[in-house]
Amino acid sequence: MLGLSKKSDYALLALSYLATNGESRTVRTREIAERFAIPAELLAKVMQRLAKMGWLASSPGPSGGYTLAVSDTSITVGDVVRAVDGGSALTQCMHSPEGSDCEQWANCTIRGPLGFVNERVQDVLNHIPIRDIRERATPASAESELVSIVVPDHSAPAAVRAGASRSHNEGDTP
Amino acid sequence: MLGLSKKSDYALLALSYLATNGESRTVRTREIAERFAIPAELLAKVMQRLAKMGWLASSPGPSGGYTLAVSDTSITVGDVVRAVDGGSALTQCMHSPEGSDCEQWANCTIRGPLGFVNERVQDVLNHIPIRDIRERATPASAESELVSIVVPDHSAPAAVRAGASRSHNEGDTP
DNA sequence: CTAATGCCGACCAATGAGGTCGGAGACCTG
DNA sequence: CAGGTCTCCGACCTCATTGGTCGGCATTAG
Repeated sequence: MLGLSKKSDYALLALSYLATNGESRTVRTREIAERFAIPAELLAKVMQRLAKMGWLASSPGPSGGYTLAVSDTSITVGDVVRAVDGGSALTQCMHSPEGSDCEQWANCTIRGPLGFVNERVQDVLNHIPIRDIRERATPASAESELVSIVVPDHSAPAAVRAGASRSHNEGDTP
Repeated sequence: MLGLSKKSDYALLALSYLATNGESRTVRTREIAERFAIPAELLAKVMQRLAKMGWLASSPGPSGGYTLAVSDTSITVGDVVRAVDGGSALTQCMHSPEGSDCEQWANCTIRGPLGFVNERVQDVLNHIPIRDIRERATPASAESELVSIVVPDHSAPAAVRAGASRSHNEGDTP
């Protein structure tokens, strides 16, 4: 289907919400859930994983909640999707180093041609920091702000960005 | 999960195979299936849809098979995914004009911020023609191969070699 | 005619996504 | 100090979508 999963959606939503409305206060999961009308329990699970990643600081008890623990420019939607959805490679066997779990590595003719497509998509996702995902009423035509990526216009499919800069910033909390 | 479905994979594989090895001969489904070690029946189903899209010409009977009916630069992986996978919008309610079928339109906060991410991904996919998906033996660092597309017979200076100059001029195949 | 191919529909199975439940620790109140 | 309540936490469950299969029919070359 080629789409972000609900979990990724919620994670992105929550992170951007924290980046915007959670300046220096703890935000409860339920607040976010009600704000976006999404199931609170599922969001809770997502929040846990984000906290485990070191991106959120959690504090239990009443008046507890979550706080953004990192800069909103230091993590990208690629990071989030990868963390929440568990590996966002197009074909699963893409991330393993030598095909350790995929013994079809030799026969896997798919790896080559489709890996190229994968890299393009990953590239885009790795270049959108969560800061760029702000709540916006206007759905389209907001191109002006967030041109951090280099996608050309609609009819000239030239060189999307030759470098394929795989910037896996796998490091965690700064 | 953010990945192409198997069907899309197979479609892309088959199309690129036809673009490369099917110059002016009919290629049987089984040939492609065996080449890539994928289930023939499923590939057959995919091929039928591609044919119905007008991208493949089919001929039944012995010595029958498929032929690429369009230029390999005229369809993109976005087109293919959209056709085979059936609508590749992140959230389904994205394409409807005013949320006619999705009555959550008001609450749908996903539409705004996440639609932006969607558009970026779509953009990338819409800018990769199937010509760019060639079979490559070397998994990484095969950038140099990609350029082999339009290399003019003038002995190009060595400066041309690397990177990014993926030009899609080229008109149409008769 | 026969065989090989595409064509079409229905059918089955399993993976994984989406959603839910009961617990453990920490703040607040009396 | 003790109980209650609110929060996070982790395991569990269900079910829809996807991947895959099967059988039968139409068509055409030899």
